[in-house]
Amino acid sequence: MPRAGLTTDRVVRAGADLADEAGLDAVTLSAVARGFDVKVASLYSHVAGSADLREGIARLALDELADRASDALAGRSGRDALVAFATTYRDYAREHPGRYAATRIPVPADSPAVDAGRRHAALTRSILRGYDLDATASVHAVRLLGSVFHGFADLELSGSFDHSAPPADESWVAILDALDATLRRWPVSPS
Amino acid sequence: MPRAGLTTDRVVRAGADLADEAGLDAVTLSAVARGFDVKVASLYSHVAGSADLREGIARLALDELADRASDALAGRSGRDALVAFATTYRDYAREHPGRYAATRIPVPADSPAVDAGRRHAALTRSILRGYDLDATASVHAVRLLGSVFHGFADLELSGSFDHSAPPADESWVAILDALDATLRRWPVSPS
DNA sequence: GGAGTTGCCTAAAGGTTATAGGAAACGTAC
DNA sequence: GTACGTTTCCTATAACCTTTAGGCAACTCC
Repeated sequence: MPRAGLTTDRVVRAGADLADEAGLDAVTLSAVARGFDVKVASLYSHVAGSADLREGIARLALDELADRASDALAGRSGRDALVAFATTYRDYAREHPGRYAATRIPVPADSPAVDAGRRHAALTRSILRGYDLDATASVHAVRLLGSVFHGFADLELSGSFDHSAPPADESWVAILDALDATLRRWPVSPS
Repeated sequence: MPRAGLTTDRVVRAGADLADEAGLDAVTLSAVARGFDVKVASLYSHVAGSADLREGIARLALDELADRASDALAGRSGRDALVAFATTYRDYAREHPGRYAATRIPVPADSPAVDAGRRHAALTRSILRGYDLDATASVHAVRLLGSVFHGFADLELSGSFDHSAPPADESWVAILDALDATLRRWPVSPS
């Protein structure tokens, strides 16, 4: 009997594709094995189990997303960088909902996915170079940006914006304008 | 043999408690049945299955959260209302991580959980009465607030803020200040 | 207290995860 | 090209979770 040619990478990618098509919950070792026309036990040579597969998908997605964000940021600064970065996130989430969902599963502290997470933080920080923030304000701003990008993507994916006009695109532009203004005016003086 | 006294409500609440203690993934009918010292099949008289149980937890959490938010908003307006509402969300997420996670599971369009979702949107809109926004800007602002509250809670729960100073509390205050300023100045004029 | 309803049970079938151990395919060396 | 060692994939097995079907006992109501 010929070999199927499985590798860890191919198994993880198949899991990621399945997550995008059928949702992260549908990613089971059984389903992935069926996709390769292979028995379930065969996968255990390449991934340590169900949790390991998900962690692999999370890492793959974080890496892909960081690569895209890095490209988007090249040569841009200020508002341009903000919009390019944010839109990369949003587009990735819409294009790859399963992969994006995987980025939010908690991973053990020693996982390679943690490094990918740090890469994202560094990229977000680099946006702020176009604005005039001190170190403390930068951390707050990174957390604000992360919250907005992630929150918007998550709510949009779950359909929360589908039931009222105007379309999400318009809100997206308005929100990015507001964030740009906030960063330019930071720190904010209370009324 | 005496009866265990199960009801749909008690089963859903047990599931919600289990979600808070052990994570939403740990919420299985088997685990809930064990908690009641009852056979699994017995639960099917009270919930239609695993998905139905989760939907019930989602609805319970959305209702509880809307109740708290409604209390928090009573008698407040402007920045006070914004802070009270936002902090209610954040605190609920930290107090009940499993219930909070359940609020994000997609529910069918005919589910009672959809009504609870509408209640949340209405509450968020009521915050904006203290600011001077037109109808379109209000929708954008509701989406911005929802994104920030949800995104922050989600990132905080997943531990994203644990690995760098300053503590999340400080960022939370700074972010609410920024949101208040944004709402007061909306619409934002681009540079 | 008897009839009807409800609640919880046993039984059974199907799917997923995981481990152990074996056999065939592949790469390499001679 | 054949023999060796390694890797890949297999069969077999066991445990857990979900779901349905059908039955008996406990409650309720008259």
